[in-house]
Amino acid sequence: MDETQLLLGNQLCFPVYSASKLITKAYKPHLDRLGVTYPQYLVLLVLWEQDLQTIHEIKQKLLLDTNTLSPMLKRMEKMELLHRKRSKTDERSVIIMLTAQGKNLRKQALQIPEQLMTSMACEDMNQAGLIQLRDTLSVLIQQLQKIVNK
Amino acid sequence: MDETQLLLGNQLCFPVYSASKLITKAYKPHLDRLGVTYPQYLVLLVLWEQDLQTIHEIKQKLLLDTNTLSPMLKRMEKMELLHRKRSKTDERSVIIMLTAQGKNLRKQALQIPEQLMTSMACEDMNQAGLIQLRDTLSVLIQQLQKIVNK
DNA sequence: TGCGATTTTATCGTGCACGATTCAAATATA
DNA sequence: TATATTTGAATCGTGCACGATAAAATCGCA
Repeated sequence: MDETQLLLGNQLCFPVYSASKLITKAYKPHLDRLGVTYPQYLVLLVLWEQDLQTIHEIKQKLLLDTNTLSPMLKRMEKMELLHRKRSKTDERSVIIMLTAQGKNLRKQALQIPEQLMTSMACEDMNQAGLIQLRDTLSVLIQQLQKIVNK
Repeated sequence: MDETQLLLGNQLCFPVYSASKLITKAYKPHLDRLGVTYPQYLVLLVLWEQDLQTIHEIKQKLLLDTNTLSPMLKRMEKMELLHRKRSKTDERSVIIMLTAQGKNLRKQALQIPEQLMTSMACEDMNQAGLIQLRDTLSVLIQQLQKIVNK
């Protein structure tokens, strides 16, 4: 048995875990100006792309469960970013719809991705490298989803 | 302004965030056998590598703050995985020391990294690709730490 | 030596994550 | 039609994350 397998520096899980937390932290000053948290920002990205989606659809796209989304969407409703209403055709489903305020935040958010990409790039990692990293992670995610059989 | 910047599929942040959650989920069945959570496993990795470290040292290595580590280490003390004692030379510092049980868990953990690497690899992403991904993320983390000026 | 600044840890409050459970609506099946 | 199964949300409990604050010990420097 290879004893070096357990060294922190040899793990893949730790860089992914740390990078995720650090990216969230890097987003924070930008998202503070919008008054939303990072997971709330992800919900807005999904709704800006297409308004009027069920909780189930949002859940599929963000890989989040309803026990996370339900309370979060209620907080966002209280913040008057969105409305929640039962579907007419299927009373089980709840449809999420942006308010005018929720739609307006999009304008303020437009510059965030570019600012982040710029600040994350450096001499050892240009923007092309970041995009390649994104695509590499997407491949990993596909494989991980098979493992955890969602 | 490029309107496609806000599409979920164009973000780097989302794949990192999802990959992190999915990796944690992929570890769960293995860590359940050890009776620890994923962040607790990270603490054990650090302590297996070198026993008798202060909370400050663990904090530096895992990029976690004391408001996360303090309660977590107390839970792990209650689980009898480790002891906490004040440093003789600096009464501010708390030194963390593994119990026999905490040390013994290492044997059960030895095979976890290899099992995970095997299950994460696939035809579109071999183990060499995973290692390269790890190193790419490490570069990104260096840059992110500068941004969030820890 | 004395005292302000820094370091180290702990605590509090809020917001995710997520396993487990519950419930109602819709669908499948006998 | 009646019953069983599935589906979509919500709720509960536990454990992170983390900003803000506090408290004690140490350090730096006049």
